Amino acid sequence: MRTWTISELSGEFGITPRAIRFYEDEGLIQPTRVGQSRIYAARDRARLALILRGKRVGFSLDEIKEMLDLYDVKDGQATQLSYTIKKFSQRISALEQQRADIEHSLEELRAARARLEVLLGEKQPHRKPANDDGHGRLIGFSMNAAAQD
Amino acid sequence: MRTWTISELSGEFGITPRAIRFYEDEGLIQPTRVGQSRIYAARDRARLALILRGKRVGFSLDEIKEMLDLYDVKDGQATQLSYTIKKFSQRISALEQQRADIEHSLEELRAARARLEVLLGEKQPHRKPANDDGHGRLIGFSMNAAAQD
DNA sequence: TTGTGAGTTGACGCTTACGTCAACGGAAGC
DNA sequence: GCTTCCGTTGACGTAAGCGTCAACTCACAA
Repeated sequence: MRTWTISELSGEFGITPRAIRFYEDEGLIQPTRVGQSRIYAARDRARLALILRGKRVGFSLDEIKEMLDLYDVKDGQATQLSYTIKKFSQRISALEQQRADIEHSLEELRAARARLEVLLGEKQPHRKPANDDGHGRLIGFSMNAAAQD
Repeated sequence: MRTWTISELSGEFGITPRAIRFYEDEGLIQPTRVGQSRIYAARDRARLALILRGKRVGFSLDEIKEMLDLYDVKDGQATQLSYTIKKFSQRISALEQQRADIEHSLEELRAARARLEVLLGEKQPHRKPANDDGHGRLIGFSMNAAAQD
């Protein structure tokens, strides 16, 4: 079974060894040791990938640790199980909310970009001026951004 | 045209006045003053909504400020315009990546939850034990999480 | 034997995004 | 005139997530 060194993993994932050690300090991974050097198994590598993705979607290291721990539940009582299920459901809801936020943001950014491209197209070929008095705001803030989200 | 006080906005958006003042210090909003008190117009309120949504999708305040400034582009040169368009495109790509991350995470969380619910269903009615030796890991980390994302 | 390169453990530093006082300023009600 | 709000400006404190040394170990090649 293949293993990895800390610099191999830091190279592969584009992070520093310091960061990887920090995740260990915080209890998110537990590599084995050979002498004093850390050795990472496939499980550790997979956890690292989960950590980084968790970070990309905005979870804190504490939250990620909790989720990783939840994955490790073995012979829990029924109460433990339903707690775990509840926690997962909460994370799912949070992510769904976030996905909605992202879609709203994408819409706005795309609309703004489209308008800018129109402006650029008008300026590029023959210097035909845009319908812009040079003072007004290009894009007003409509209230839809402030609407209940 | 309606205006708001700082406590009205902090109440509406569920943040503290301190946070709102902080955004002002950082140049993200510029409310007018009456005496020494801040008065917020619809534009400021809309900006605040954008700020909060930006935060929810993981942008830093600096990034949000840059985007808000880009929205305010007026009579830029063509070069300025294409720079702005480029910036917007970058944000759009980043958000699309993030949405993909979120969808992966959602899949995994839902799958994990489903398995837990099966376990719970087996324990609940008649104490029929799950196919768990009590020592093994409930959910192994397969390598798909580490695959190129 | 002496580097050289990769790894390790502290320990302190730094940035972001505010929280938390303290001290003060007007307006409003009694 | 006094209190009670609501607001203000510093100023310092804090948590998260590492960055950045310094000082050391160990294996291995020259």
